[in-house]
Amino acid sequence: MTNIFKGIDSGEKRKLLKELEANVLSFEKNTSLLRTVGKSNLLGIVESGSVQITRTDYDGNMMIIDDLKVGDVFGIRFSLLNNDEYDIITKEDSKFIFIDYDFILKIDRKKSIYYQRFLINLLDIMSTMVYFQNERINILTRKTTREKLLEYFTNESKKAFSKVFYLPFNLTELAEYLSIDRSAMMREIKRLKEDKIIESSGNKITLLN
Amino acid sequence: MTNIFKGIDSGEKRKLLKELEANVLSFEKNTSLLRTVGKSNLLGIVESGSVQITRTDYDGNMMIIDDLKVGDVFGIRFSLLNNDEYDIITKEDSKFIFIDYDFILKIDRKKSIYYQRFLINLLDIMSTMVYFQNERINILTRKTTREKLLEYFTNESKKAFSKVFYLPFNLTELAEYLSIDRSAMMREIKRLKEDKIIESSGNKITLLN
DNA sequence: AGTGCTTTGTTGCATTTGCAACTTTTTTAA
DNA sequence: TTAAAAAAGTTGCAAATGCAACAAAGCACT
Repeated sequence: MTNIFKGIDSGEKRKLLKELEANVLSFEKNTSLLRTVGKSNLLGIVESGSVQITRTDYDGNMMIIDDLKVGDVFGIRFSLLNNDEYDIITKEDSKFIFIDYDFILKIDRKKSIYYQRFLINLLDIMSTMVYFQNERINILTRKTTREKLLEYFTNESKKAFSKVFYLPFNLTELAEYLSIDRSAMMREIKRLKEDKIIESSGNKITLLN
Repeated sequence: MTNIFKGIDSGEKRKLLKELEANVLSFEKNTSLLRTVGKSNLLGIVESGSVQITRTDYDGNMMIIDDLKVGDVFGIRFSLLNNDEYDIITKEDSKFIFIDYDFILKIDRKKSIYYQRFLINLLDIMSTMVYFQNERINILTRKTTREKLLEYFTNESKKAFSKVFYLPFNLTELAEYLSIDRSAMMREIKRLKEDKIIESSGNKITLLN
């Protein structure tokens, strides 16, 4: 994923942030950013450290939805933060830049060339997000576990330009990504192997035919 | 949704499109744009007419995924067009603007103020897309029909600032949006009424409690 | 090498779901 | 206004799924 300050050196970055009236805030490890970002229209950027987007369901089970690293963006327009179950929590001491999203969209002739660069980087990040979200929706809208798995495997196979590819995460995480029960997923993977549709060992998958 | 040319008058629009090396193409009713957009990195904009994004599954059942109107954008980065099952088909004689997406991202000091306006509009469109996609993913990742319905209803209720609200589409379309079987959805809606969790008649829904 | 923690793999079972096949109601268009 | 098409509403049933509760394997840390 593109870093939002790609192509902008630190001196220019400082000027740009001033122009955008950005705020830089630091948070200790294990702090919730929800009160800061909340239902505001702020764009948050991870400047140092890292955060996790979490979801705690009504039974109290907490799961990690996303891991954000330096340069990643978050906020109500980009993450799932407008839902009570979601939270955003620092994993370590971290620093963030906050910019009013409406302010970004307010055009001003005096903005520097770096503003344009910033816009383009943000656009690139957003279109990548849209792309991956579309991909996931295309999988989640499949009715059966088998269809979800096969759609996912086919996508990965295409990306790898090969019938053989490696899962980018473990099987527990795969079940979460596909939003299916892990044991039901294991059962279906076994069936796919029995039916000679795939081969698998560890995180190596081979699509047959 | 923001029109991509918002704030740009037709004279300036022409200049901008020239700068962006845009192509304007017309297509007759019921024509597939897949060969034109295909796996390219083109950004398509509906200039006149309308198109539908469709999905035909392996059993041959065709369904409409999205309806695009004048000013809407499409392309591999924004729609589901990188999957064989999806197609994009004109509903009437239509005209489109195609711009190389990489070209949009290539910065050039000579670009006019309208280029910036265009970028901002595009950014606004994309962030809206991300927002709605997040919302849908948040629903689709629920395990049961009941949870999906309640999550959806809660969202709509919040948007309407009221326990009473109207579905923006019919029940058949709602089932498609939630990606659940229509009859199973009807059954669950009936149960939600029996359990006094909702009231409903037609497309009017009331959340109780 | 041993301890605890995470991940993988498995199974039985109750429940939920999708599917097919209807009828009834509503909407649309001739 | 009436015929046709679309949407809503129902139901039985087989199949798929989630859940709980395990055991086994892998890994990480001392």
